[in-house]
Order: sequence, then C-alpha cells, then structure tokens
Amino acid sequence: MAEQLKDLADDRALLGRTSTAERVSDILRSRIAEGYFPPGTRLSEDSIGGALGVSRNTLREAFRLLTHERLLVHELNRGVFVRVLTVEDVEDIYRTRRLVECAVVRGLGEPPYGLDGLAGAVEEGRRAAREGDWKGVGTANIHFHRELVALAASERTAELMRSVFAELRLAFHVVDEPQRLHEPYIARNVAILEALQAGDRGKAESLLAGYLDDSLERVVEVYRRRVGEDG
Amino acid sequence: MAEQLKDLADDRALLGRTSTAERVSDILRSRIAEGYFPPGTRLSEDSIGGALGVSRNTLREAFRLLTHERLLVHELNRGVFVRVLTVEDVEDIYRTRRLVECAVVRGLGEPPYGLDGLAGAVEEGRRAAREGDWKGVGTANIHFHRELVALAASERTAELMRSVFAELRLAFHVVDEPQRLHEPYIARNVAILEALQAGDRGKAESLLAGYLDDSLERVVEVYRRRVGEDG
DNA sequence: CCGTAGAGGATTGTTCAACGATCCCTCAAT
DNA sequence: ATTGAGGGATCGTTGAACAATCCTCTACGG
Repeated sequence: MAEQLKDLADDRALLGRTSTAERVSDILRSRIAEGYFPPGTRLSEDSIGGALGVSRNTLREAFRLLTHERLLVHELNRGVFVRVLTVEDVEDIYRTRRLVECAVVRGLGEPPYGLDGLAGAVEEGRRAAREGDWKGVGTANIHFHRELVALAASERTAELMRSVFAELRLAFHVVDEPQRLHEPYIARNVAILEALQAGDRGKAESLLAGYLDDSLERVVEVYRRRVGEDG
Repeated sequence: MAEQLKDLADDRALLGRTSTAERVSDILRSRIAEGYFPPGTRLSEDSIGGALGVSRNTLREAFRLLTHERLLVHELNRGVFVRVLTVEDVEDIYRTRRLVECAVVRGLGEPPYGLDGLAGAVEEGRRAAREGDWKGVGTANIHFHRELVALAASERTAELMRSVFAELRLAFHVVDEPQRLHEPYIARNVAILEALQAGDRGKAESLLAGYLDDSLERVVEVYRRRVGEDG
C-alpha cells in the first residue's frame, strides 16, 4: 500500500496544477519557443485576450509569469514584447552554460552514468538531420544539454538551465540560419556522449568546453550581424 | 495573526515609492527573512491586502514575485504559504551551491581578482561576531558567498544564487541556533579569501568544497531533528 | 518643404465588485 | 471508524470603469 501511495503522490503533479493563467502562459511559451511570436513582437492584451478568450486580468497574469522567465519584457504603458536578446545576453547565457555544464560533468561520480537521456537526444538530433529539419536539430541539441544538466540530479540547477535554454532559443530565432548553426554540433554531442560512456570525465569536460566556446563564437558572430541589420 | 496584521499596517507608510507590487514584496520578503512569518504560515489575500491597503490584484502580483523566488509556495484554491523546506531541499541547495560556487572559483582567470566585496563581507561577519549578533553573522556569511559568485561576472548565475541563498535563509530560520551554525565559518571564509588573495585557486576551491560539505552536514543534522519535532 | 505643437484615438495601469469553483470543517448517518 | 452532505471561507476569473500614457495624424509656422 505504501508503494502505491508513493506512486500516486507522483501523479499528483499532473492533476491540479492548471490555473487558467498558467495554461495561457504554457500556450504563449510554446508559441514563442517555436518562433510563432518572433523576438520583438508586441503582444497586445486585447487581441490575444480576445483570441484566447480570457480576461485581461488573467492574460496579464500569464504575461507576468513569462516576464519572470525572461521570455517577455514589460515596458511601462507600452505593453509586453517578446524579448530581444542583446549580444551581452547571449554571452552571459554561454558564460552560465559553460560554468554549469562543465561543473556538472566534473562533478559526476564514478561511472557508469545514466546516459539514456543523452543517447535519446543524440538519436533525436540524427533523425531530424536526416529529414533536413534543422530547427528540430536545434531542439534536439537543447535536449541533449538539458539531459546533461540532469545528470547533476539537482532540481534547482535543472530549473535554472531550463530557463537559460529557453532564452537561448530566442537567440536562435533571431539568427535563423539553423543548418549552419546546429549541424556541426551533432558529431560533437556524439563525441561527448562517447567520452561519458567510456567513463572519461576529463575528456568529456574539455570537449564540452570546446563545444561551448565554438558555439558562442558562431552564434555571436551571426547574431551581431543580424542585430546590426535592424539598427 | 491579529498581532501580525496590526504590525503590517504600520508598514503601510513605506508604500510611497516604486511599483506597488514590488514594495509589497519587499515588505513581505523582509518579514519572512526575519522570521515574522514563519515557514508554513498561510498568507491570506484578504487580511494582508487589507492590512497593507492594496488591492488583491496587486497583492497577488507581489505573491507571484516571492513565489518565483521560492520563498512562497502557491497551492491552487488554497492560497500561498511561506515555504517549508524539506531536508531534500536543503541538500539540493547545497548541491547547487557546491556545483556553482566551486565552478566560479575554478573558472577565475589569472589573479589579481576584485576581492573588495569578499573582504567587506568578512569584515561584516567579524563585526557582527564581536557584537554577538549571530543572525548578522549568518547574513554576512551569505553576503560573502554572494560576492564570491559575483566574481563570475554573470548576471544569470548571480540571480540563480541570489534565490538559492534566500531559500537557505529559510532553513537557517527553522534551525534557529545561529551561533552554533555560523560561528565556525568566519575563520573558514577568511581562509578562502586569503587563498584567493594569494592567487591559489586550487586551494580556495578545496577549502570551499570542504566548507560546503561541513555546512551541509551540520545544517541537515540540526534541521532533521528540528523537523522531526513538528511531526 | 520641414519641423513642431497639439488634438484625438488607442492601449495600458489600476482598482473594484461580483459570481462561480474549490477547499476545509463540522456533523450526522451507516 | 468511515462516508457523505452542508455551510462558510477563500481563491480564481471575469467584466467594467476610469485614469494615465503613448502613438498617430493633422495643422500651423518658419
């Protein structure tokens, strides 16, 4: 009986957590993630509230949730906009990623590790690449690194990085050259995974660090050009 | 509860400045930090909104800010409560601290570093200790580690840890043996600072790791006993 | 032709009242 | 001891109202 109650307690998370504001924010979050609302878009209270059939108060509550996640920015008396990351933001994102992700790898105990999630993300990326779905490759890439962070088995660390990866997607949407951006890193993720499978943390960490440095450089390079266009 | 509401009404005078919701959250945050609202307390929208003289909408926004900082937990249709950390939470907090703080030290470039903030926090702790203000020692201790994280010069990393440290304060308040908890670590912070001043990152990192391990053990030990009392 | 001031419309900021939904407590019945 | 019904309290959401602010378009003067 105790077993069953424990399992039931896990399901509880799937049950009650559905206020209207949260559901609205879920919808908007995924719309933003998929690029339906590109960075810079203004989200009008009237139109979105009307389209979704919720009141302004509820919608504003959803906006606030997403603002806390740094996906929206709020400008007084002007409304909320999908965040436009600056180059400094992108650099800070990668600074955080390098700090945390490398620390996760370094902090791993003795092998073997639970690498199913990582292997799954690698496979996901390969499949998307075969189908020419470069956006899907980018998503799989993010999944790979999210799984990597999950190896630390720290809820707080995972949550921080979830938000950081969501921000990173904003940068990817601005860049909008998904193949050039994501293709080179499929092989590198495989190499990291193989190093971990071999139990070689040191190699995995240095591969990861190199990956992040290269990725930052590439993203910033394209990003700076792209942002320059608008100004 | 009646006492508390009366006192809250006195804070109403401070409500002259920035966004109302932020000011409300400032008030509540410090009230929680000082233990005025102990963990587990339910914060009623009606009574607190009435005592502070703000509308429910504004108060709910303040609640949301604090919920995002993990100081409050929100239960659907039940309201918000001051968070009660579990032992697992405390362990996760220290897991995150160890991951991030050690990574920050490891990731430092070549010396010298900007250690003024750290030195200031050490001095703050010494002064509080001289005055027997053990709660102040705990605060200074947190400041020390916040300054340590600031060395990474990453806005996102700093923000994560700010929230983690705020949570930690909740644990400290439950434990409520500030001298036993904080006194031993004044000297250890000094040692870490000196290692950094000498440019010895490796030593600083191992001192820091040892500090965090000991601190976790001590907090968890007392915390588990303390939580056991309530059950 | 250009720049500026101002009027008007549109949008957001804030509060309030109301109603339904949910939870908790109590009490009676099995 | 467990179940179920009822009542009271609180939360969730909506809709409306009004003030404050921003944006656009127009008209005026240089």
